[in-house]
Amino acid sequence: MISTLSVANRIQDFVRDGNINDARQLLDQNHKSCDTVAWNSMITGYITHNQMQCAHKLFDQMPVRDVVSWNTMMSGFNKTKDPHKLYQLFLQMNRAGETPNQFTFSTAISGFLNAFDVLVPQLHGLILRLGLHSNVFVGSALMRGYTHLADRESLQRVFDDVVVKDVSTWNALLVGYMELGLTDEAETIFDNMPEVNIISSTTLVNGYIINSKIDQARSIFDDMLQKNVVTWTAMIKGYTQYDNCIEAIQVFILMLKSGVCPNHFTLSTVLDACARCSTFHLGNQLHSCILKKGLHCEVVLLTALIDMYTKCGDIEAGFCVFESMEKKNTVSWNSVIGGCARHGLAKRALCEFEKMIESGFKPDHVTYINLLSACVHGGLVKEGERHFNSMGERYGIKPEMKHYSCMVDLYGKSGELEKAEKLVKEMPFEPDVGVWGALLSACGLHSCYEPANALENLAHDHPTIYSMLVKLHSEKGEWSRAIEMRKKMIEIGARQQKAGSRLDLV
DNA sequence: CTAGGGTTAG
Repeated sequence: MISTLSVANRIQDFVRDGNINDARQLLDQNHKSCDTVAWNSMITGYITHNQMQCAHKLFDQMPVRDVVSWNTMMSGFNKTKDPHKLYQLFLQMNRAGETPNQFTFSTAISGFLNAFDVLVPQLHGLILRLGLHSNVFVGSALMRGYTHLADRESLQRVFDDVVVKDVSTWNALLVGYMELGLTDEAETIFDNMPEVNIISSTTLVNGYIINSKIDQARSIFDDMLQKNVVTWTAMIKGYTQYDNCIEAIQVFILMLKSGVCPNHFTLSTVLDACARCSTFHLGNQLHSCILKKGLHCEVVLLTALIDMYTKCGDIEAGFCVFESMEKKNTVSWNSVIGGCARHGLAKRALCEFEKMIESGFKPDHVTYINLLSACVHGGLVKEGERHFNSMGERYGIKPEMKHYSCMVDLYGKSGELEKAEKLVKEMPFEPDVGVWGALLSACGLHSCYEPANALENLAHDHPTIYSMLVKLHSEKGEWSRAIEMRKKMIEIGARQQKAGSRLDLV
């Protein structure tokens, strides 16, 4: 006869060794005599091996649930990023009369972020009542919550309430201040921390980046004695984000020289840099790197790869990567449809869209921007119109400014200027540069000046609009007005956008 | 047996 304690222990041993089936068999054999710890261990086993359904089923079947059972299940839904299921479980737990503990709150709060941010103050109230506010885990979860809510005072108060702070508590405060845009305060906090680690410094670097202070980020970055893959990736991303892709790639090369190995986060970022400055050579080499490292299952990474290929001119390679993907998501589909649009393959874009729907993916607003811009390139007015009109009722996607400017462009390029103008008048927002630009370029294309005249006083601060007006006036032979426009452009320091083509960097 | 910081794509 085996004691129940040893059943729990043996289940844990099996789980540690990855023998999940043996663990289950043991549980089933001792079904009647098992204690809750054994059941909980089995649930933990399923969760660590990414078998959430099995875990849930077992949770429903177990005879007695304790607070650990609930917490474990909640941590599973946290791991699978399922805030709604997590919330339901939290409610169920309370209904079942189980009192939440510090584990419950730290898991629940972090799982609720982005979905139920508004619950944070209420949970905080509950935490105070249960006297759990001095726990470090609960504290950092709450701090992240208040950061999301942009509530600086509560952030600080929660921090103060954590009596015995550790480095993570301080780091959470750093993140908070940085995300609230308080870079000076964050720097002061950093300087006064009793202990810092690589995460603290990386938080500082990233904080300066998200606050558009790239040079300060670089200065901290350069002073760091130890940098890991996260630090390097943050810096590369910073340069990429502000369109200094050459520097981004150079930092990447420094990273390789320093001996730190890039991961899928790094590679996605560098591919984005390659895409933005058409650095095909490096992008292509990174593809080999991905295959060698066995990263071909990373959806985000492969999507970045598709985007790089299509933006560097190799649409076929883009298709090839896309077809090879075992798992896809909406973004992957969008990027292939966008690739078709850029390459003028309008029919193919429509076709990929149909396939996307057939495969059960839900389009979003980007899908429609890409689809409509494909229609613009292919002059497919009817199809564009059809999709523009149906996106709301079929998928609940409200047309945004970008969709309107695509439609204006579509009508404009195919000579239907009245329809274009009508749409501009009817649209539910104040038209932006994109929309006016599309209309003006249509005027230029079809030598139609009527709508253009009305746009003259809207040209302020928009170099594109100025240059288009100059072009239109010149075409019409109205030289004095063209010159006047040029003068204005010089006055406000507007320059024509520089065109660029491929750059070979490495 | 259960919990927390910094990095990725359209």
